[in-house]
Amino acid sequence: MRISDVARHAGVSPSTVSYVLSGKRSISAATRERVLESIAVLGYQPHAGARALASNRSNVIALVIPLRPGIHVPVAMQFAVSVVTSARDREHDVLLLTQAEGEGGLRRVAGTSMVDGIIVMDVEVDDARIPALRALSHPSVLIGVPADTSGLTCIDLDFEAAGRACVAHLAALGHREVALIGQPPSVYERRTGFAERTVAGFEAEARERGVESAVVPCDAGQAAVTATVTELLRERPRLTGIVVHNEPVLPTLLEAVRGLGREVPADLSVVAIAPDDLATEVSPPLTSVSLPAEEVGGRAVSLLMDKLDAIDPPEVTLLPPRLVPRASAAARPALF
Amino acid sequence: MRISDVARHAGVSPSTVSYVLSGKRSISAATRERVLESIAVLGYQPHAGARALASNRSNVIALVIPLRPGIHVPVAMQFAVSVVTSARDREHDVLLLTQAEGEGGLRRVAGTSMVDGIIVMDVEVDDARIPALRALSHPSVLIGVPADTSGLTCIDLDFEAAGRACVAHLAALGHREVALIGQPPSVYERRTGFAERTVAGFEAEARERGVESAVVPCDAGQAAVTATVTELLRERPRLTGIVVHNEPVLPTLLEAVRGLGREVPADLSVVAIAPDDLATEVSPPLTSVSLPAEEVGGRAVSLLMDKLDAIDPPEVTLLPPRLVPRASAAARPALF
DNA sequence: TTGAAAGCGCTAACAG
DNA sequence: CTGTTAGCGCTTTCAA
Repeated sequence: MRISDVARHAGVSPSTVSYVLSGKRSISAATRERVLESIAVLGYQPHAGARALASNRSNVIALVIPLRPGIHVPVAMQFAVSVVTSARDREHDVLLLTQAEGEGGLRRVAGTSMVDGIIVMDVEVDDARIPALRALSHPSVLIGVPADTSGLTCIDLDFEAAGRACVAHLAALGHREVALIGQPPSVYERRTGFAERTVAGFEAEARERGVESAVVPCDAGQAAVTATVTELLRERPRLTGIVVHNEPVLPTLLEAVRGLGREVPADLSVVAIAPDDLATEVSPPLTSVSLPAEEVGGRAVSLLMDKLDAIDPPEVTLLPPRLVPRASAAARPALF
Repeated sequence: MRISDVARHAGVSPSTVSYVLSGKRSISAATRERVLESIAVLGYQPHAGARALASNRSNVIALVIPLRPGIHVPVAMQFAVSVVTSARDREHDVLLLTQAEGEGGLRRVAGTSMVDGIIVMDVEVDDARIPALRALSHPSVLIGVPADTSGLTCIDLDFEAAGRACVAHLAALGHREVALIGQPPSVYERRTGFAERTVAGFEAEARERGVESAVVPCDAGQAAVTATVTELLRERPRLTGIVVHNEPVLPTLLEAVRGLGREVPADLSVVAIAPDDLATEVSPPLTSVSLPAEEVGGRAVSLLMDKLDAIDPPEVTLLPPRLVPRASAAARPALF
């Protein structure tokens, strides 16, 4: 079943069928009807490889998913799924690459023309893959922001503004001493962009507002969380506000705080940076800056498509944070 | 940069270069050396589309990942990653399909020759995609086992045997009344194979051994888990053994049991069916039947490659469960 | 508005 | 052991 079969059946030339399919030139309504009818009747499906060979476009994009220690898999999957969904909306498929393949993988899929472009998640401040990406003739989009963005296209939540927004919210509620419970240490060690930027925003805003602040990384797992919180509250008796930038520990953290005899938000206010579903799933529902994974994934695809259409987008797109007040942050308790 | 450039550089014909690359006919060591040298010097990478067109093989397989309510994303990702890794080991790439695309997606990627074969995860007992899969001329492998496996290739852990092994282990420790804390209700409602099979094995073994048994589905989330456990222990005061087939509730469940004043394993023995990392991550480390996601993913790829090589594998491959005793299951307390 | 025909870059049958 | 060559099925220029 080839394009020439369809052409014969519709009584037109193969090129006409091709043009009906691609819309790259105008076709009379009558002809188009006839061709589409034949396609439907015959169940014609064009051969992807032949298409790729002739048009120099595979209609596939590569997505590099993170598999590192410390990443929260469900959140990573939200990004991945929104990339796949958005790509499909634009007639593209998604080839899955793991980080294990490294830069070689990028060169391979681009070099063999398997894909038209690449989306990379979980970008580090000084990411080893960036030189390879820059050297590629294929367009790419980073989810995350490295130190040097020149010549790149990056999209992410504005984590610095998010960190600031959390402190600002707590400060407005009267809190004078706050802490950031951050990502696992390994995430900072490899200098993941979003984690650093949150810390930077958190600290800057606290400094500017004259609020006492501390930053503590935190591993997942109940023992680690309990230890971190216990230590934090012991060392900082006047602490009344916590910002949490660590999805998996959210439930455990609330548990641990309660275990120490503190009520949220009566004794301790908590603000999270997390996807909405995670923030609302716990009790009490958390005041949070939402992590719009779906929008970021969708925008990443849009940016890549723009580049494929030779539109060149800004180097860095940062989505403004939206802080949604819920039940976990309140005015500073009078006792303090 | 094409194959003819390499051929010219090496002083051979294009077909010789092709054969060096594919190994499909013997080449003198000298020629091979020369060709490989030229490939390296020129940095030649064959065009995937051209290859697919000429050889009728894309060297890509499709993987359909589950995105349904109740699935535990990290475990699903373990499968996905092992599929990608194994596929890469065999010179194949992986195209990611979401369940949202449904059967149409399967027909599309197969019909356009984008992929050579398909792996489907999270198979239901009476899965809507199976007719489409059967109708396809492309080979496929299911991770999971539907009701009618004729003409299909399925791979999974033997969940029925796993359910049996858990009961057998508890019975051997003297327990006389046990319960299965299962997957969320939605998973049973859509009749997911692995969940049903575990229940069947659990109940059959209990019946055969004259052990009292109960099965309770359980949603994730602390409230649901606590409610489930509280109710279970209240209604069954003589219950001394629990089998848990629900990854995300593991930590919360142990917490809840403790909250009710019961010690694990002194008062209550717990056996899990879960990946090893999840079973060992909690306290106490859980006696468990391991869910070998990596092996299942790898085997799925092997089976698919066999089919691509016209070797036809058995319809159903069930990996035997391995129960590893750890600290969470002990002899039935004397009081009961 | 449509058709004819020349490739796209590779593989594999055929020939030697 | 190696070369020649005819496609694979589509897109897109060129021509009408």
